[in-house]
Amino acid sequence: MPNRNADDDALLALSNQLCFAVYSTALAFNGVYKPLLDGLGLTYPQYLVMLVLWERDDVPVKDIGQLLHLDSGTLTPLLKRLESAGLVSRQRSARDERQVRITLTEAGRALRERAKAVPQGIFAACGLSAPTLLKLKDELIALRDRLDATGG
Amino acid sequence: MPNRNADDDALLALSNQLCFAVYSTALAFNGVYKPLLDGLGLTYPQYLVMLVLWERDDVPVKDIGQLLHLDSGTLTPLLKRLESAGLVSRQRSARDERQVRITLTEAGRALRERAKAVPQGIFAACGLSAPTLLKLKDELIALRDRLDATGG
DNA sequence: AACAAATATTTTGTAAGCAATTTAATTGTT
DNA sequence: AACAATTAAATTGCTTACAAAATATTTGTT
Repeated sequence: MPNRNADDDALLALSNQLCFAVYSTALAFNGVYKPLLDGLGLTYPQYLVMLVLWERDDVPVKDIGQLLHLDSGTLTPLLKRLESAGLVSRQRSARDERQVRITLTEAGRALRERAKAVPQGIFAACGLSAPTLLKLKDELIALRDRLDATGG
Repeated sequence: MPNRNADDDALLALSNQLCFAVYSTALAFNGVYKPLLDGLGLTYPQYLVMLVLWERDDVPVKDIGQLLHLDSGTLTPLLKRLESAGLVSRQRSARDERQVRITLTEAGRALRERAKAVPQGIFAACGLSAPTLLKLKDELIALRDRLDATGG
């Protein structure tokens, strides 16, 4: 039996609390994005995929997965929904038929203009100065990468 | 048309990036918790409910929802799963029959001992000092509460 | 060329998460 | 007491998220 005292327990409880803070902040962010994205007909993960495509078009599913930390089991149905919405097209690569490459349709490209209003609403809702925001982001990314190195 | 320059856009993109940082860190945390919780037969949200009950038993669904920022549409099926697992019991309050109160079973109380190993694994995976961890947690909670004030 | 190993995506099954609706019980008002 | 308004849970429908298995293609080895 490891000898653990009250201080140890309090310390350990802290990591539980940090995780819950991240978890509930993610839910809260979703609550702010939702009304902004509803008008575009997008969910938040779909918006993330569109952000990727607006930066670099004609991307294999695998690359989207690496950028967003999502696997194909999540992306395949999501991309099919974007396809039925007329925003992207999915086609097997001729070079390597294992790959499916995602390209924007005209409607997908056009949506970018309407999506430009989204970050303004988010920035306002955060109520943080740019430096604070930047620092928090960097700390989270560093933490995430450590967690990924352990867990996935 | 608002006149927006490149600096504005970069600033606004930052809030998008902060949200993605939170989102992907939540996924990464889940990846670390999963192998630790698998042995207990719990998912992360189920673990959160058990943490609540280990602190204070005999809690209405509504209170659990407020503490965890989850609604009844999420909690009702989750609690039913905990009930079928034999960890909790659900019963209508006699005083107010609209309420369902959740109490731990003997097995639910017993699970607490085995769950004590979980936070150690999380703390190690975070790789952060206690003060850093505490500060990050507090900043996230503050951000979350601002977001909730806007969105939900 | 034959065939094993690796790779990319899809499919299946389970569990969140939330909006909107429904049901039932309680509270408030007249 | 009658009845509207509120409240607590449950239900329905849709969209993530991921593990595990299946399918198809490519690469590596002999």
